[in-house]
Amino acid sequence: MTDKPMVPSAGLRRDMEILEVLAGHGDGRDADGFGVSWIAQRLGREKSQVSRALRALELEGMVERDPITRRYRLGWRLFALAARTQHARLVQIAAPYLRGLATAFDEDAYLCVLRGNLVLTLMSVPSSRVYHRVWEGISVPLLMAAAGRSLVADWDDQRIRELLRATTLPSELDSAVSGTEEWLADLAHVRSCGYAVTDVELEDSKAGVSAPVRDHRGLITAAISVSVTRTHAAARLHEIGAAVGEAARQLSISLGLVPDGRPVMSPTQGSP
Amino acid sequence: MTDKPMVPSAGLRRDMEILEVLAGHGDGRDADGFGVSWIAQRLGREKSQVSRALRALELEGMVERDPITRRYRLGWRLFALAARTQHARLVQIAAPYLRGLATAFDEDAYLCVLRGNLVLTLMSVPSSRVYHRVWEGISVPLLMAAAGRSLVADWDDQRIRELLRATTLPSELDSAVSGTEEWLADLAHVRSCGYAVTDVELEDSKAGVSAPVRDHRGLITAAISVSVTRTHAAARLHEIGAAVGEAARQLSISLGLVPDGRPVMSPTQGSP
DNA sequence: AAACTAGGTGCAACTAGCGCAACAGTAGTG
DNA sequence: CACTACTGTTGCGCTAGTTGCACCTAGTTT
Repeated sequence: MTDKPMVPSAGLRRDMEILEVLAGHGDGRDADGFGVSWIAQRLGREKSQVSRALRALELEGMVERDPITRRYRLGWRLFALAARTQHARLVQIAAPYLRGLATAFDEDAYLCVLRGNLVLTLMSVPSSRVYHRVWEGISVPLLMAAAGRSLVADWDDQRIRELLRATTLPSELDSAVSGTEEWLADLAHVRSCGYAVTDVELEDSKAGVSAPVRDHRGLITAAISVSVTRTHAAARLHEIGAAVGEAARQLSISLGLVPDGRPVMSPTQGSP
Repeated sequence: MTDKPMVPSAGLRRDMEILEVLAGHGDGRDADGFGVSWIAQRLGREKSQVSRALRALELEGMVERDPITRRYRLGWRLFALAARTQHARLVQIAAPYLRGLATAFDEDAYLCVLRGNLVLTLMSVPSSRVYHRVWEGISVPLLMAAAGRSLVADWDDQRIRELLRATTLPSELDSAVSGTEEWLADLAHVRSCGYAVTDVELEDSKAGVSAPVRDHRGLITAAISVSVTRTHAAARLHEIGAAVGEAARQLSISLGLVPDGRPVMSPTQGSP
């Protein structure tokens, strides 16, 4: 009845909730950390509990405390661990490609991975635009991300249909997402041309292009995407698309993909 | 008996030990993760314990498991937490260093990041001078900023040449920018000495020094710069430069950079 | 001064997690 | 194939660690 704790995650979940609060929303002016009471209230937990948990986390270096304001923020240990993630390795290798795209077109460039049905942005290289929403570490629904089409390019139609059927979107964005058949056509375009073009999905950009990044086994592990805000001219979209596709292809090679070796599938593909 | 548990870190310490093992002991070929028994033996703990802990950690996304090899490695959540926070954290931790520099030399101190081909000032700490130009939130061309040289110190010569070729400057400032070879020499100076010296570029200061700030991955994410208005004596420039370099180095360590360790790859990394 | 608030502590009750041992998969070696 | 040698998961009694309340301490406001 009362579930036996199949998973011994009692304090762990609490600690993760705390870390999640300390990470803030990324966008917000969370500025200089958070106090014990604020966190406790936000989590609906006891102050004492949070206080002790934070001290333990501090002892481990997962959080650190400003000696004067006595507020907590994420600590060096977490960053050190994050740097050892395979994602960090990927970002490291991808960085020059993203920089190249961002400066070449003066648009924001992103590196994204698939996590469940969400798209997690690993890295964003801003253009010179004044406003730049920081997406790093943020997950958005697959259908709303420019990188979405590229990340699922290898899925079979069956699975795509399920995904499209299962996903419910905020109603105001519903019209922005194209129909099922269009999606399938878009995926075919990715497979043949190596890049995807997306119109009107993300909130702060009107369009975007993306391309899949493959690892040494030929599996899609990430996607590069570039937002396109300045012009809607189809020509420009496809010009950038081709560049993104080429960057993704070269990045894949850097990851160990044999240049011309056939992945699992995808019938026609003349290497550019 | 053993001291009362002032700190309730029971499972936390175990989890941290596990994460630390998964992070690999720095050396290379841990590659594709570790198995339960191996970790348990290495920690001197029960297999069962480690197994359950890992499942809990996986549920939280702190670790992830390769579906075929069934080995664990660090997970996306760590990366996401760090990525969302690193910007705010940079500003927070940098503040005292900037204040220290500003008061030590009574000059304006700045924290800058690279955005596209522009240098964006995130924070400025004024000296005691009456007139202080507020640069926060302002972007200036890379070539005109004192921090510019530091921010691109890791780029290879190829890209630097492209940058210098591509940038067109207001004609009246053209003479202020040194030639290509001088730029490359300046970058070599940054790499060897840890700070850059810039003459006559920004509008309201005659000279400036700057130094690159590296994050936990060893990548340059920001630069500290200090304007030098009071004297042109080269000796003073280099005195301040050394201080700025040292501040940037300590800031980098505060951000999680391992003091002497090699980032990931030292030599010229193959990339566009 | 009192009256806040934020953060930390002591302690008894209780529950979560430890460790042992048994179990279930997978893989070699002859 | 049974034989051994693994690695990873699970059941369960017992104990250690966490919980939540009430109570402090210290700083800030009225």
